[in-house]
Amino acid sequence: MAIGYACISVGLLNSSMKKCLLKNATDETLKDITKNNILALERQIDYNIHNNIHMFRISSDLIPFGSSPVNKLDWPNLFKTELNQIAEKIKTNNIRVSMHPGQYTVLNSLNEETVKNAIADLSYHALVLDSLKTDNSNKIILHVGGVYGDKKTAMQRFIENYQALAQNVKDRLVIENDDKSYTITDVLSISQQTNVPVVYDNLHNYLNPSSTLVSDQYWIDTASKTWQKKDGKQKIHYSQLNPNKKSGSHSETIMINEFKTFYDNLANDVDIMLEVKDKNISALKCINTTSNNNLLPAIEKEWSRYKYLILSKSQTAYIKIRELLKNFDNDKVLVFYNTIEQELALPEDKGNQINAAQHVWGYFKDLEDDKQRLHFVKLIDDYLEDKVSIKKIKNYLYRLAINHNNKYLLDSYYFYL
DNA sequence: TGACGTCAAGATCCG
DNA sequence: CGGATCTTGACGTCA
Repeated sequence: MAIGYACISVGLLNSSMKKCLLKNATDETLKDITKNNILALERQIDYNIHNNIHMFRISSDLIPFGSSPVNKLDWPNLFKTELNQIAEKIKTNNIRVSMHPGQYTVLNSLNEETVKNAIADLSYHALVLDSLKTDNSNKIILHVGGVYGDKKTAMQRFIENYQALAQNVKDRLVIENDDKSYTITDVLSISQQTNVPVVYDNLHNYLNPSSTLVSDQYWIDTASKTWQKKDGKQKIHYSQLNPNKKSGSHSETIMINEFKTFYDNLANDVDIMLEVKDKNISALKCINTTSNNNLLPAIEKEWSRYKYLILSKSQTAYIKIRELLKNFDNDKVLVFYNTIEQELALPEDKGNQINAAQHVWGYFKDLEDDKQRLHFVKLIDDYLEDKVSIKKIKNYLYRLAINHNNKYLLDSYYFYL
């Protein structure tokens, strides 16, 4: 059972994917961006290895215009060395990767050109996974597409176009129920006719339920039968609804108690891809909460990342968690994360924010000159007078952490949440 | 024709 | 001029 996250590693320096506009897409620019992105991917893989995260979705933005004729670069060969190095890390550390083309890749479109683009896009995604020398259990997850007023025919068109795909794409393709059109029943029916494995998405099923109203576990068990040995372990998508938004957007973070209940009800051995705004931060929360290892080292590492954030909310909570860690055992992991979730939900309090900012500033006050010391004092004054936001102070401290290459602070969620 | 979703690039505004 | 904030882009479907 692995738990993973998608595309972005929050708080990891130099790990974001660069893009360019179509009008700037010269060979030179595309090459620069590709190099940047492959190195960024390597940093993400390294991060996952160091943090015991064994499942990861690679961003479709890895190769700019990767499926467009605009990009004529032979990138698999140009960056062979770099790709091989990443491939080796993925393999030796047993990381399961995947990719997920967006909602604009529509294999069953009525528009011939759109279908052609979708096929090219799927080939691009397969080429990335092939270039990383991953086996066929490393999947490409796709939605079925549009309905066009006639779902039956649209599903049939999906099946026909799927049959015509290149073998290396077919070997990796997996289909997922979506939040608007294709329910889990629809997707399972396509799977019956094609043997394509099915990823069950709990939130999509909540928003776009199948007419048969049964539990998540029922659908997970049913979907499990679509996964063959060559496909690897069954995968599911798990997310929670953002309570502050009208639409079906994903939550900022995974609320751990709700996840734990879901997890404890699972009867199948599945790999879980989380879809959530805070990405790796929630992945670590879920991994630690469901692990049987001795958790103390992992939780101490987590505490080092959360501590200034908690201090910026409440000194009492900060002391309480420190006490909890003094006599820590695995049974206390939920209390640890519950306390953190509770504290992070508190409204901004200036006194606590300044206290935390002073603590972080403490790393630099003897390293900086009078000019910087005055600047910090002025920032605090301005913050007290509502002239600047706490974000401005955090950004200033973040720049100092970068300038002094303070690795401990750079890992801190204080700057990112 | 605009909403939908995503996130960085690009554009603009501010002190 | 650096920094913060707003808009655009690239994609296809649907109301």
